[in-house]
Amino acid sequence: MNELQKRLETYKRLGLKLTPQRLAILEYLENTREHPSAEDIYNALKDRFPSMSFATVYNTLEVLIEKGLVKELSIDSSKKRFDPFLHSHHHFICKQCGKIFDVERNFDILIPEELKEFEVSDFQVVFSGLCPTCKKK
Amino acid sequence: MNELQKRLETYKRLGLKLTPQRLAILEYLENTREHPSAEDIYNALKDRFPSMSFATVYNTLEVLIEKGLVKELSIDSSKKRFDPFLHSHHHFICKQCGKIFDVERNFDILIPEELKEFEVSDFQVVFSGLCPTCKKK
DNA sequence: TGACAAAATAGAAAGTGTTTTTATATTTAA
DNA sequence: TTAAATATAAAAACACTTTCTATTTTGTCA
Ligand SMILES: [Mn+2]
Ligand SMILES: [Mn+2]
Ligand SMILES: [Zn+2]
Ligand SMILES: [Zn+2]
Repeated sequence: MNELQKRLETYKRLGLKLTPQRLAILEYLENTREHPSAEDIYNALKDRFPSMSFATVYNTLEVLIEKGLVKELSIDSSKKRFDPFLHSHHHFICKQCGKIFDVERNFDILIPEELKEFEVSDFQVVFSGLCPTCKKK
Repeated sequence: MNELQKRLETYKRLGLKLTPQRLAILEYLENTREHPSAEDIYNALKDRFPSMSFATVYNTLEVLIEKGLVKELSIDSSKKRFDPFLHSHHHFICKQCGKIFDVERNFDILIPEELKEFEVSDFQVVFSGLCPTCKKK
């Protein structure tokens, strides 16, 4: 089963209609580790879909998030970034260029005592500093 | 030395001009653990300064961040939140009500091997789930 | 296949939070 | 007290996101 067939399956399974725009958005997300913003996605696809609108990108992201296929990152305070990799992982953000990198290492963090009244469902470690490229300058 | 005098000192030391608006912003920040947004600050002060503008709030926050007296949090993707507590600490954000709580416990996280080409200057642990109030509902 | 209902699209407008601009006012140092 | 430097309010501009609506596309079923 090839990649396209998988995407077809994915949308069908979720009861979503198949549209070329949706398939392209999922394809783009699956093939990037760049944690793109909505605009990045729009720009990447506008050659193939010259009439594509931002509303479609945002709508599609909304349903993908709702269905749990994409996660929204709040690491960059200027805009939302999207991550199609659902496995537990963490991130590094470069203070200079803003790029976000995956950190795959697992951390054994035990829920601190002070949160015992809370219902903790998740945690994220966000490292920051300079990426290799910005470090050299 | 009282609180006001300390704030006077603080601004003087940084070479910033003393204005009632600035003093009030610093006072508000020093007395809250709510991680307020710019609008929260504005709302908290508009009774005392009915003519206060958003620009003043944003300008003041900008210089305070520049001078290292306040940290900007990127935990809430819908708006920036501000934290005047500079000591190393972490956070919990409630997925329901959006409130941000401090987590004072220290975590011994060693910089993972995969970041050895990076210059890591900081890390933040962000827990998420439900706060005690939202948990009960 | 063709017709229909439901859902998605493009494009524009509106909504939010943030930043910039400008004329005026205040602060500080001389 | 005066002058220069800086901060202010108010409005406009801006960037990102959401909403609206007319039109098109999709999936279903005859
Ligand atoms: Mn990731
Ligand atoms: Mn805090
Ligand atoms: Zn970088
Ligand atoms: Zn809550």
